[in-house]
Amino acid sequence: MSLSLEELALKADVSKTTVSLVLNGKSSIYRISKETENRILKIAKEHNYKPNSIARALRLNKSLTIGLIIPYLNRHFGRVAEVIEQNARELGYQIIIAVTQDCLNTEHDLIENLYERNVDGLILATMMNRDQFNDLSSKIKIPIVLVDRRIDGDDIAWVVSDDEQGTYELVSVLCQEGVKDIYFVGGIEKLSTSIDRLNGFKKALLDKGVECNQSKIQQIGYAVADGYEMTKNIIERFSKTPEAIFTSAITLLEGLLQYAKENKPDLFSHTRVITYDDHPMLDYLQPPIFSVRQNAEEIAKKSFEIMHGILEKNRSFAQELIKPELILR
Amino acid sequence: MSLSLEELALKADVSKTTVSLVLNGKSSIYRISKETENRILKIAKEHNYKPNSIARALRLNKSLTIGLIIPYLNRHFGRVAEVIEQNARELGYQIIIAVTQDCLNTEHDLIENLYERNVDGLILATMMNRDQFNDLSSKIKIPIVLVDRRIDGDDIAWVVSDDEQGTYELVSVLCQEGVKDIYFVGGIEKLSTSIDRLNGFKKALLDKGVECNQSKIQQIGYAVADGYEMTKNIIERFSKTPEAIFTSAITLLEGLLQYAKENKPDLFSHTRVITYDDHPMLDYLQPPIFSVRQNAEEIAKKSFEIMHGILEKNRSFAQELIKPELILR
DNA sequence: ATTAAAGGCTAAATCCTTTTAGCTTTTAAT
DNA sequence: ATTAAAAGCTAAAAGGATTTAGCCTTTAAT
Repeated sequence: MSLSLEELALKADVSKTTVSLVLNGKSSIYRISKETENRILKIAKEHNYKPNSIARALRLNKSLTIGLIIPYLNRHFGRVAEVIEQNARELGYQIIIAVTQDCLNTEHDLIENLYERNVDGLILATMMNRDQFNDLSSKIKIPIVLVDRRIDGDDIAWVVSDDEQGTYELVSVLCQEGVKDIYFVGGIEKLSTSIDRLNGFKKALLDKGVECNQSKIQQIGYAVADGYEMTKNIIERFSKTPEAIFTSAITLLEGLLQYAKENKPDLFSHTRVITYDDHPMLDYLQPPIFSVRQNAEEIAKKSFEIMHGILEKNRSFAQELIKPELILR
Repeated sequence: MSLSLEELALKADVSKTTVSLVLNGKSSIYRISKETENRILKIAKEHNYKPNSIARALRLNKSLTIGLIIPYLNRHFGRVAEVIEQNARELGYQIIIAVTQDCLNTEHDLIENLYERNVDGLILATMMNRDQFNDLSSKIKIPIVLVDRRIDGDDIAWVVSDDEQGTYELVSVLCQEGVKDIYFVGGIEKLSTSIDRLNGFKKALLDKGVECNQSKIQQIGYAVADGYEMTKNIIERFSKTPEAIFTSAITLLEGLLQYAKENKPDLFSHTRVITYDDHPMLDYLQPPIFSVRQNAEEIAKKSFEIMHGILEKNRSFAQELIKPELILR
């Protein structure tokens, strides 16, 4: 490692207090003379002094480190993580990343773990419900910003896509084309993403005067296999080939594609498929699949911004709905 | 945070030394009586004592933290990062992640930054050449494991896909089908991934008696736009429609697809396309695109294993070529 | 010539853990 | 009854930065 404060002090022939004060810009408050100040600054620069971050963290009780806990590092969360890291870095923070694989127990362990490791804050794509979150909040005395999945509450900070509106708009497009028979392939039922997307779906049908049949709604989970399963159910359980299917995540679409390839190669000649989440490869599928693109960059940017505001600008919590974009092919 | 050692000591009516010794399993070495030991353990458990990791890091000069520096958190590196994190967590390490966007200067800054932040080791998908790496190594006194991109050298630890072999096998398949006119769409020329893939490509042609024309080889970069550009060059520069194109990364394939969609919709009726990197959506493109799937999980596992071996088991560097898998559709 | 104020700097405490060297008490050996 | 060894524990230093309280010197004011 580099020199310590003490070694610098020796070279500058002052106490380490003086060196510390100068390097922290407190020369004038403590009336360190210009001459001494310049001498110290020069020596520090010459030796490329960097304060030991661990010692600093211990003394200041501030590690300049943010924990990021997400279910996977897939395309969406990978991009979110990437942009959070870039934003954080510019302001001197580091990101410690951990993945839950959508397991609630893992999530709890990770939160505890990162908290004990003295992160200054947590950005969290959570599976918790309100009660679990409140329990946690009372134990954990660092700011938490929820990302991608929200929990209702007046004092909970979150940044999520406007899932309801996005789904509403996408499904409305189909309805306007006269499609009347749309199936909902959903994810983990209790998550806000699922709730909001389902609400958007229902609202679109209602507004466009399409009957919403509960039997056309399934919510098993967000895994590829779940998408396969739900597609299978739809194809095999109903005699009539569906007019349209909405998958509420790209993984579910993958499951649908897999099922179609294996068991129903002509699915697309009878059935329109639309999906939440976009993917560049969708451009090359035939027929085109309409989608809703989440603005991962904006989600990331805002969530770190809120965290930073709480940590350094004395701001309180904030909530942001990020507008997604319709991709009609 | 939780209690400190000192507070525990007070409750147990012993010195903090004793508490520390007991909790670190050194009771017998220091002849702490069973009775005292049990009392301390009980109190520690009751209060759910967790040592302050920052203080520990300061004293031990060991942060239990590994820096992971990669170009992007895309599908491949996202998966690598995810698995590294899981493996690291099981052994008590945390991962600090940072992305370079394939910018060498950023990479240098990040390495310096993480080093100053006292990570115990670095896992690195580097853009450096041998000289740059040697320079770095002399300054940085922590272990470095290269991942995904290697640098030749007897004492450099790395884990990479067997890019040459993977490409060789994939291209050989086409050659065996009688294809004679194959174009190489490559990435950043100086990276080992590019060199190895190109070598595999050339070797396949040579072995199968196909002429290898330098004009059919392009290497601009790994971005989607680069793939677009190179495809454009191939289509527009040569009068004859190519029999086959090999893209050496999934991003380059995306660029190709984009160009084809916009300017050459019939590309696939004359031209076979094969690619390095796999993607599930490739299953649903027509016609099928053969690919080479890198084993991201194994790459991740091995790279952390080597790091851990160096840090805790006194092992020295190691090098691993991970076998990729041919996906013929 | 005092005294007060300003100028210029520093000793020491603090954050919390680990570890070395060593202190006191008890037991065993002669 | 000594003495040596063993048992059981602890004081203090170290790791590196920050910060409080205050020391000493010089200048200005009366």
